[in-house]
Amino acid sequence: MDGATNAGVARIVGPPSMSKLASDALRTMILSGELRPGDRVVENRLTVQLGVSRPPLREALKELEYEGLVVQHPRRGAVVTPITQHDVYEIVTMREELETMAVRLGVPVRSPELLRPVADALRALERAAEGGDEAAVTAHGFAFHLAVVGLGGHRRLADAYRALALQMQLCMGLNRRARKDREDLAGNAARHRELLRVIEAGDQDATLAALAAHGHRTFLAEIVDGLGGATPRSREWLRELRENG
Amino acid sequence: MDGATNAGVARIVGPPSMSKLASDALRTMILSGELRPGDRVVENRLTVQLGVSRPPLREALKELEYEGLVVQHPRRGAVVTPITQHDVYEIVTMREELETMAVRLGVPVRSPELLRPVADALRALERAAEGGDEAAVTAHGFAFHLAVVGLGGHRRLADAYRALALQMQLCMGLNRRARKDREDLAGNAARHRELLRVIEAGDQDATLAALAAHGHRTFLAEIVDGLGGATPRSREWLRELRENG
DNA sequence: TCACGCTCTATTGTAGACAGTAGTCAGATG
DNA sequence: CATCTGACTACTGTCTACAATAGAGCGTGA
Repeated sequence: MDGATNAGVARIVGPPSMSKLASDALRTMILSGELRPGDRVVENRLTVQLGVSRPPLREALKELEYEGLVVQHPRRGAVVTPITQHDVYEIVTMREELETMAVRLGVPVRSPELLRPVADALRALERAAEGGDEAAVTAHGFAFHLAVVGLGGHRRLADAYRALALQMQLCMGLNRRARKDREDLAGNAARHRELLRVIEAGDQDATLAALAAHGHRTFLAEIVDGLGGATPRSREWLRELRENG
Repeated sequence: MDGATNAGVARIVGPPSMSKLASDALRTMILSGELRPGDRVVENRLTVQLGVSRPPLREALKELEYEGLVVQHPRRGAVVTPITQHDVYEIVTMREELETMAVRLGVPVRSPELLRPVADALRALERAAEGGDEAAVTAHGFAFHLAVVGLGGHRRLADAYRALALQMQLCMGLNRRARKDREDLAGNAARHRELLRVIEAGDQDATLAALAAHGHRTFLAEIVDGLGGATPRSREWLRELRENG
């Protein structure tokens, strides 16, 4: 989804590019929970912490802003995106919409080798599940879904999906402690394997159904309770979610 | 869709922020056709042209990159996004998808005053149509659709839609000369008025139908013919489009 | 005691300069 | 004559330094 497709030139050894290093480091800090939503992100502090100068750091911040992980207030600095209930509503609904669109576009998959990224992600996920590495399972789970979306052959769609997936991970970091789906690691892997199976079978409807069932609805309820920023819309959505799920 | 919603603080008089000035100027240059797809965007040249220094210009470029108007190759500079046939396919399909989602969310409109931005855009469009200002009609047309999408009350959706609308305008700049829908200015305004009417009536299905009929299918055919970069997917899409339209 | 204004500090926005890399063209060699 | 190698040029990536702004804290006056 990134530089590998640049003008058809496969860059094996890319220039490390301080900006990219900084943005990757920052992203990791945020998704790992080292920086929590609402925390201020002060430029000078991070420059000494990451060992880069301010210009590349500012570029990194701008990149994360477009990924939705930080927000920048004009003259008051940057903050890790504070997540409201309405934000969760937006992230989840749009993510579902895009994933659905991708499946409609891509699921009777055109050539079998396109499935390799999906299969690779699944293997990594299963390995992580066996090893009991919860964080890795989450990460590979997102990679799996991203790969599925990639089947649509729609770059803009995949990019938008990726940003939403990142924000979703940000949300999940909120209740890492409170989360108790640890027992579900094996089940998680199994659900993903089933998903790959129906995709391989070329059954679009079954894929959509599996995605709908496999959504993060269970964990959503836990997250949302601890959040403010509800809107009529988000409340309505949450109510429907609880009734139907 | 922008700073006006920042933390609930309405910034009346914003700091001009060289970056924003630069990005606005650049956007205008690109959408007006002064810079055409494929043109290199050299930083030093623009700094003297716009009168800003390189850091803010680089921020502006990054902003435009996330809007999809320029692409940056790692150590080789930026170019105005070259539009391929597949790009048009992506832009149009995703735009339709997002607009549909927004209408599903927003169209039995919750409170009448939400329609004001839509009505304002329509008035501006009609004025421009009467004046025969073709460019203004196009711009206000996009503003109208953006306002319609805003009815969904879904910020992330609206942001994504805005980026796609910009890219759409970039495409339209491609065949400004060849375009001969000038006679359609009044009809254009009429279609938008009809759209507002069904929205006001709260008829979701009629709104969706009006949007589907009102799409830019006619002009798309003209654009696409001059483009390379076709893919199996884009070819298929185009064929269906021509059969059904 | 409270409200208002001022100063001061922390932090961001911007500028200019330097270094390193990619692309290009000329020259030499087979 | 073709091809490879070398230096050159232009551009980007990065850094340090300066200017300007917003927020906090304190002092003064009513």
